[in-house]
Amino acid sequence: MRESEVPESRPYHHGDLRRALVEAACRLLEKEGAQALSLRAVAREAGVSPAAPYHHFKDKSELLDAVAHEGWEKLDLAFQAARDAHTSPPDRVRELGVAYVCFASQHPDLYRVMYDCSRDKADMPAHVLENEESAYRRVREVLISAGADPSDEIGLELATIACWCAAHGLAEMTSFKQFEPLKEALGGEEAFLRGVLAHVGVFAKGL
Amino acid sequence: MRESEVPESRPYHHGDLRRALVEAACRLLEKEGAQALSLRAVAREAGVSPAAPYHHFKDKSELLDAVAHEGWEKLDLAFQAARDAHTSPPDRVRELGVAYVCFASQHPDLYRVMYDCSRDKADMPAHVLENEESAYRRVREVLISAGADPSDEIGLELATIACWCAAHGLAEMTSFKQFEPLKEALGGEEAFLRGVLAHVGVFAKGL
DNA sequence: TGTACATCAGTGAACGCGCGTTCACTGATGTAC
DNA sequence: TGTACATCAGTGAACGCGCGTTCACTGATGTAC
Repeated sequence: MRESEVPESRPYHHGDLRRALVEAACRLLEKEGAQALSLRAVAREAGVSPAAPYHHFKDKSELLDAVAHEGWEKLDLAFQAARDAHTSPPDRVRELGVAYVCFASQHPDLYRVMYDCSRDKADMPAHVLENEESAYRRVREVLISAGADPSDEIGLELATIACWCAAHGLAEMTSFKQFEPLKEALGGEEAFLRGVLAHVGVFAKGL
Repeated sequence: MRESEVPESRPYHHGDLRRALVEAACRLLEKEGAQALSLRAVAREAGVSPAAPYHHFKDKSELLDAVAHEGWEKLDLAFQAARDAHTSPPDRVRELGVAYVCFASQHPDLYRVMYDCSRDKADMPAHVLENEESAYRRVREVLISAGADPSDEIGLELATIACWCAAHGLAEMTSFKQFEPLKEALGGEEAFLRGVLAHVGVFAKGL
């Protein structure tokens, strides 16, 4: 009834607060970093009372899980772009690796939340594994098309894991000061990433 | 004077509280995990008042740095053992990688503190770089003795970084549930680690 | 179409907690004479 | 060897803080009749 008295405020019911909270969390990660990501801060950022999130998440860790999930979906978009930009399977896989590390480099705090969620559960991030378009599957297929023995299940798996480990390690280390001269010498971060990944399994050109 | 009245308590002056605090922190990491590592908890574990640490550390982060430093020194001991157990340079380097990941696997929370300290400063851990016996130097030398072009400074550096990234990535992922069947199939964690590392640069047998 | 009522999605105040850090203090130690 | 005194390394109480979570509540919405 008295709507006109508070015209600038949002309506009482939000519409999709769950989504708004996840987005607020991402914004906060970019602005303030991972250690500023408290439930209260997220509610504040979303313009809502500290108790409101409890209508959408059981507790803080459930919100964090949702943020991580959002992160993996964003990474998936980067993957799709990398896929569409190249045709040969080996190129595609190499660029998948570059896209992975670039994503982590551009959103370091989001990436940290994503990985902390996985590590705390000792559980691999679902998005990298699940669907047929997953990075894991893709690497596996390129290994085979490049001549790996398709019946050597264990060998394939080890090689795939090695690629992934290198990508994750590089993602966490690419911001180290000490690499800056090398990046400059190579003409940018992407060239540096390509250079490092070239020493790992299927990321390497000729396998 | 009244010493006999409190015979079980430590003397008022501790002797080496700084060291005792670092050791208490390590104990706490093993028992309670990384997120339980508060300054107060460390003081409690060391049997000392919450204010006592401030006579030895400027603030919490300085204590954390000391814990990380202790961690890198412990890792160095593991490196020495790996070195002494093998003679051929390639074997040595491969076992350096295995020792690295095993250490992280056995002390996951300490490893986390070590790496968080590095990452927050965007600064590589000094112990891996500094002295002549460092892992970095060792990998570099093996690369050369295995036929790498010693004048290709950039190539050498990229290959070394790749090894290190893979080791760090694997260190953080080896506890994932999904790898357990594979570990069993291979007959243990070390075999698994060797299998993965075999796909990365100088860790690979024939380079 | 209008009304009664259950349900939903917010509010804001309050809870207890453990934290990092500071403070004035005191007991123990080492040094000068 | 003994004494005065500065310095060092502890104590324990207190500070303010932001946190996660709970609670009784209320405004808005949707449904049954």
